[in-house]
Amino acid sequence: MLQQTRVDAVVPYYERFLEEFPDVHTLAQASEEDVLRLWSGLGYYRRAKMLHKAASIVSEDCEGAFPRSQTEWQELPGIGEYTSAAIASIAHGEAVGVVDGNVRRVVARHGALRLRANDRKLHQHAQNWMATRMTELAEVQEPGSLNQAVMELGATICTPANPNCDVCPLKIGCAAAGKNAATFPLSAKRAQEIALDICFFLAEKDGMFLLRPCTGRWTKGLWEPPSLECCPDSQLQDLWSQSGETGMIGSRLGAVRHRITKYKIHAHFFRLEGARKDQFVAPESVPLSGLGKKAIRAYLST
DNA sequence: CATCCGTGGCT
DNA sequence: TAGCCAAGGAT
Repeated sequence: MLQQTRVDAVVPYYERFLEEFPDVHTLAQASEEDVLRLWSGLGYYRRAKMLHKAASIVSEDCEGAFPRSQTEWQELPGIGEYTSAAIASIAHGEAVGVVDGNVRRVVARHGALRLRANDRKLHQHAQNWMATRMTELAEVQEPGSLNQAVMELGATICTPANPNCDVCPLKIGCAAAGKNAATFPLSAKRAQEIALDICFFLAEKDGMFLLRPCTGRWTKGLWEPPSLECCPDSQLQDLWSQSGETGMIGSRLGAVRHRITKYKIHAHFFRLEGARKDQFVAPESVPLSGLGKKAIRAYLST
């Protein structure tokens, strides 16, 4: 859950998740839909699918026995270089360094490395740096604590925008401390942005909404209200009817901005009247996409 | 190795 | 507001 996601955002999901799936066997036996429903709103839904798959592997193929080394952990789906190192060092005391965004930033500043945040060379530098620290501190018997200390330093003191060099335990020896620390690392190059307007249509009856499974490669398994790429409002009804849909497009319910990687989505919400009722489902009974959740919220708040 | 995946908080 | 980015991984 913590992959690319802040602790504050994770905690409530984590608690609900463990309440529902208290052990690996329970998670393995759950349906993917149930797992996704508890993940709905957290984002990066592939993580949930891969965690579910990993639970099946541990539960069924390994009879509930978890891996014991970074190498073994990394064989599980969704467990990559960072997560396997974090688990192996923190849970098993393996002397392997973790490299995440925090560590890369700390290392870039410490060496005043003029590299981009997503440059593989910076990642390599950070790995070497952590390996050296791990060797120097060999008498410290908790490799996980070293790893967590550097990540925590990046999260609380060596922060992206306003680093607090005055209180930093690494200011001695840091090439950027108190000078230009905030300019490291150089900002990542970003893909060309693409603006997209999407209209969502909300039909509701007795708390049930018209919701359908998403068909996109990345959103499969999630549900949303039906939508169209936007056109002028005056043509919406024609386009809707021509696509074989039933119902009349009604009043506008508002709009939200949503960013997914390079896509800047402007989502518009409309009421839909008189749609066929056979596809109406209770929104809490299916895993909603992020935009689907916002759409329902927009409807309920008007 | 570039690109894909979500969401929320901060500036 | 718009931009930036976060305890990444798979393809």
